[in-house]
Amino acid sequence: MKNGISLKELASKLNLAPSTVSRALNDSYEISEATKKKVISMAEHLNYQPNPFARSLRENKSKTIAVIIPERINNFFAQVIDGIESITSEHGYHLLVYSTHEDVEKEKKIVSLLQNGRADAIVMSVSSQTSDISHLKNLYDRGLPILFFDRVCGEIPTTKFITNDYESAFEGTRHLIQQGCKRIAFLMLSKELSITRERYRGYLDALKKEGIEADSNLSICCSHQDEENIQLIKALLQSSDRPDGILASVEKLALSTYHAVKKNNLSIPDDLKVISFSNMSIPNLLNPSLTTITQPAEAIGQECAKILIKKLTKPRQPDLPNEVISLPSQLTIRESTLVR
Amino acid sequence: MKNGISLKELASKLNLAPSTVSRALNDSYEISEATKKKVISMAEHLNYQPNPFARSLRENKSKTIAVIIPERINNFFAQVIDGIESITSEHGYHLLVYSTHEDVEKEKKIVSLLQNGRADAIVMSVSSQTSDISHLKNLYDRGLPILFFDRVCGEIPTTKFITNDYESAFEGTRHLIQQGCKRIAFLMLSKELSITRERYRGYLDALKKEGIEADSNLSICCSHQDEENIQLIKALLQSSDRPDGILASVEKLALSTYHAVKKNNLSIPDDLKVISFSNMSIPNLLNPSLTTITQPAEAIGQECAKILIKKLTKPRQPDLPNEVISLPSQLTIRESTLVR
DNA sequence: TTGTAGGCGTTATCAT
DNA sequence: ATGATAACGCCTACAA
Repeated sequence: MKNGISLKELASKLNLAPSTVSRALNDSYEISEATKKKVISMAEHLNYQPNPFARSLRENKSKTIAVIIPERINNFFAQVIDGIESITSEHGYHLLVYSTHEDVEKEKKIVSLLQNGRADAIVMSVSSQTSDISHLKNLYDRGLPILFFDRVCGEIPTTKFITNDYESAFEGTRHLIQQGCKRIAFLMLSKELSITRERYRGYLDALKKEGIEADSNLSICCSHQDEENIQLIKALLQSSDRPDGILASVEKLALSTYHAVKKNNLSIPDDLKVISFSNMSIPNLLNPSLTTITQPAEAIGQECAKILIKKLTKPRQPDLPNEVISLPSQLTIRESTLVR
Repeated sequence: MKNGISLKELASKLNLAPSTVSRALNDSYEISEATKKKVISMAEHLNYQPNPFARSLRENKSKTIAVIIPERINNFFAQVIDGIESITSEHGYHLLVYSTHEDVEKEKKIVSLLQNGRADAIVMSVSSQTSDISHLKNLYDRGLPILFFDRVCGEIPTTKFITNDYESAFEGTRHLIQQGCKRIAFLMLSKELSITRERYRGYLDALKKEGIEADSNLSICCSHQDEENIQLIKALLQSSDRPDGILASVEKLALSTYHAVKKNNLSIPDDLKVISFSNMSIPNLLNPSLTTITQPAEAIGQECAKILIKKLTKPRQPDLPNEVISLPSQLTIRESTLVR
């Protein structure tokens, strides 16, 4: 395929030096209004498009941001990316999007592909398998701006955007207790994840505060195989001292719970109340409708992007500060936790 | 941020000429095994990473594919991208992902950003607003390989991947009729879309074949504002000659139907049977579970990617052939269309 | 088999 | 205000 016209060609059409044309197009101050106009109109006429790679090579920046997420088929991550894009596209940045599929090895490969300057920065949420973080440290040490959201990596001193995981889990658990639950199970994806730890803390503290003893048999570590999880939860619900409430730290585990309950001939909320962190679009079309803790996903994406754009576009910005910024989630009570 | 070491630096560490090092790393035949090994081991030791922009500039290809979709918060598109990525990543390609948010103007902007070679090819599904296609024609005329999936653009002579829209809609409609529906409504996003036209044809032909007269009042063109659609469908369901069956050509319209039904105190499937094209992960957790026509989304993505990779990696490939390739959808009957 | 040199398309520096 | 030149990092004729 033939790319468009080059700066040099454009210059020769105008009988000008390439540098002059460049200045005109880049709105330099050392250029006459007259030639600037001439150049711009000719550039438009010939539909001149600067070659991004020549520019990247010259300026050592790519105008590209890499986004790494654990999975695409997940509204939360899709919303975050929408949020990021809404800001970055305004500033002429492009988004390379990678999914790790919850696989650390894939994550490492992706990260290593980004060591060569292809992206000016990285926004990511780590995979549930990620415990060794040397690959991320590596990137950080090279000076590439990294920014975490949701599933953050505490060991890397950079900016992280999360929701109020602890408080939300605390409130969610308290809500279950207020609805009469005595034995509340906590479903998690992986013990390594930052969100697991914080949400679990909130869960434990709520139990404690309400004088309920935590039962370690009710802390369930699931896999990312839905079928396995359904079996696991089904077994849990068949045990003699089965839980009467469930806090799912991620959406898919709530859905697996619904499936497991169906197979067990139990009833939500009569036999089991369920609350979940979830950004699904139709919690109210489930049967019963699902009580959710919804993260401000799009806002998280936007905030990530804003801070990044500032860092990337303003001259001599300091490194991204090592801080955790929390945007509050929203608890919406629906039928799955109601007494009837 | 400091990028890694350059080829030139690597060469000087080895007391070799840059060209020699380049040859060693690119596995040229005109190089001795000995130096090749030396170079490679040193390159690994120093973690040499070629600068992608220098390479792109030199070779006039970016190793990047742009994917343009109408929305991210949609399992179908997420699955397609997963499918694309599964193939392209194996070949060292990166994915720039753009969402038009169903907005032609955004689509035009995105497309114009891709005129400068930033991507080696485009895989896209057009926005529901797209009727003027000059921006796409433009791209095509520049010789940039474009490939459409799902919502294709017939006017552009290139390869398109779709599902068997006509047949699926035909079967879906017939299924509704077999379940006793006499007045079946067809919900669409936009009359312009290729998928709308094909699915509508299938719907009409099924009616005809079963001897049911089509009623133009039952062809409902919705917007992409969920709330509006719910109102629209609610009104439809309140009319005296309301439909007793609905074929939703896209998932979100089935969901709006569920919402509308809830507000109307009607019952699915007793008062209204619903079938929908949908790739949602939990059709069986809806109340009632939703009868779906599910597209082979991931396979579509993979096929797109395969044909593209072939085109991009093999020397002097012909243009992408002007053909429509159809992968069959799957009809899964659930409660929303059952007689009880 | 290895080295030298030129150019991909920009932009910044220096000279005019 | 404009032009000439060099450089970003890589690859590939061409020369040795």
